[in-house]
Amino acid sequence: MNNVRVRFAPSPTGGLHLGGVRTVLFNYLFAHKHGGTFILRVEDTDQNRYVPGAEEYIFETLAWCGLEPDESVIHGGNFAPYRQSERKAMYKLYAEQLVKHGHAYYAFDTPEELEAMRNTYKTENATAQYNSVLRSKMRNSLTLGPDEVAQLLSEGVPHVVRIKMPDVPEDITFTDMIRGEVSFNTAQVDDKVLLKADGMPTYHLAVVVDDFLMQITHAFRGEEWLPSAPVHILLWRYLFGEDKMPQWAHLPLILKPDGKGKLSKRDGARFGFPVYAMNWTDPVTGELTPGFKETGFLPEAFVNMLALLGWNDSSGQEIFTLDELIQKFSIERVHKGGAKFDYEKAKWFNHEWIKRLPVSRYRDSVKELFEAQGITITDEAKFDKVLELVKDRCTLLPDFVTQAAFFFRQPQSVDVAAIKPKWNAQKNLFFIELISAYQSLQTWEAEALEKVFKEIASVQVLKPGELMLPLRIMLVGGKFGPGVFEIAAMIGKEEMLKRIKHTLQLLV
RNA sequence: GGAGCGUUGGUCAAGGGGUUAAGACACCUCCCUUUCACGGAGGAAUCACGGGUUCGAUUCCCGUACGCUCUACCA
Repeated sequence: MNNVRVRFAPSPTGGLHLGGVRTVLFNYLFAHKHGGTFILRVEDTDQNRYVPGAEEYIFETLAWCGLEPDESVIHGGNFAPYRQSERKAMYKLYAEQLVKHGHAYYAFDTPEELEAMRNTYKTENATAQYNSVLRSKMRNSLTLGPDEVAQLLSEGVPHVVRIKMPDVPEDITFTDMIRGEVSFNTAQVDDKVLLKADGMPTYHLAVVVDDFLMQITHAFRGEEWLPSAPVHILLWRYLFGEDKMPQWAHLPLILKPDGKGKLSKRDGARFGFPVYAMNWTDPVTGELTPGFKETGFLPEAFVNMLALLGWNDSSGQEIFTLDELIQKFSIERVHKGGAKFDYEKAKWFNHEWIKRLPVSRYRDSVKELFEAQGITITDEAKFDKVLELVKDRCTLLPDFVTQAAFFFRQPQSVDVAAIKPKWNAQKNLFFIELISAYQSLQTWEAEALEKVFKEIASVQVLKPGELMLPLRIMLVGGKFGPGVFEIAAMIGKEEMLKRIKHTLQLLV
């Protein structure tokens, strides 16, 4: 495939959610696999839904994911502008061309008139459509004589441009890269608005015009767009020729875990997991919607997880680097059916990536987390060693704090209850002996510490096993963490003895 | 209501005329480990239903059911 050009076209109305990032990913993978170009086009044609900051957020998200576009408002390119609001004038030209050729018409109906029409013509359950029969009852350039239309236009009466569905219904068929042949009958689709009263295009006109002008070769979008495909195909036919149309792929939806529809922003709060890629704060309400990044996901894991949501390479492999994905991805292997989002599986991906990436890859992020808890890291080398020691136990980045804070400060709380029931004078004596034995040790390493520990236990005829848990609780504060003597070696003599003494007091 | 799309274990899914119907997540049991993890071994499916086609259908065809999406001067 030559000169592959794909695009992701979000509207800047808020945070970017899972499904959006997955669409970005598939675009990115496809473009890179074929040596093509990945374009980011901002679909800001709805002035009422414009949200300040949303555009910046999208770019920050792509940067965090490592899915940088080749062309965009900030990356430049030969097809600027990449913001549709700045292309406003072009769309009008195409809309007028359609009217001139009889494929579209002016409609002067006011919102009130439209509502009245819908109310009178809607049936029991069916909503009324602005179609070949109803348009004859409305105020438009098809029903109104040419003079009257000219007059209204010159008076600047608000109007829209609507596409005119063919007079004789026909089947519109196209081949979707994922679903194969799909067809619709034009009798079923209504005369969509192409150009709004404010002169801005609707999505329908804008995608087609921009995909043509930007020479898009393959267009990926969510399955929710499938029903409007016939409108777009007709537009391609009328404007540029169907042969120039990009190949379409309608991606399966990402569904709610309980199977009731597509995953939405609100589901995050309902199920207790992030839905957006990064934290998003609504500039008006101040409402914060949590993101995967801040929840403690690694971009590698996030991207990997997204790729497997609806795609697989058939080998059973689940862990992929971005480069491997580029190499193995194929749009034909994307599923048709939607997938319920499984947060447990998402966490598993993160756990896997934490385990296999060198700690240097996420050390800085973890360090910030420590410092947010008031733990200052001064010894970088020790910090890396500690992270290495506990990484198997961490699923999300914040887990490092709970798993490793005790290496850098005394446990916040000591789970005395775990040892108290079996505590006795003999054990107490053991630890007092242990303190003095450790006190006089010249070297301080795990093996020696364990040896001394066991010697004293044997002299006192105590089972080491009954003493290990108490020691762990003393050092760690709870029943978790790496080998207890490794911990001891790491925290040092002074700190260790301090913690033993401290717990001994609590046990009195 | 209409149109479109979809339907393999709880979830993600491989497979696609003849298989013991892969694998992963989660869950349970066991092993390892004198903690918790990691690691290892086990454990679950009449492939939505009904008709065809066929020697044979989870796989092909047609229906049905169910689910989802769309049905805005939003994308």
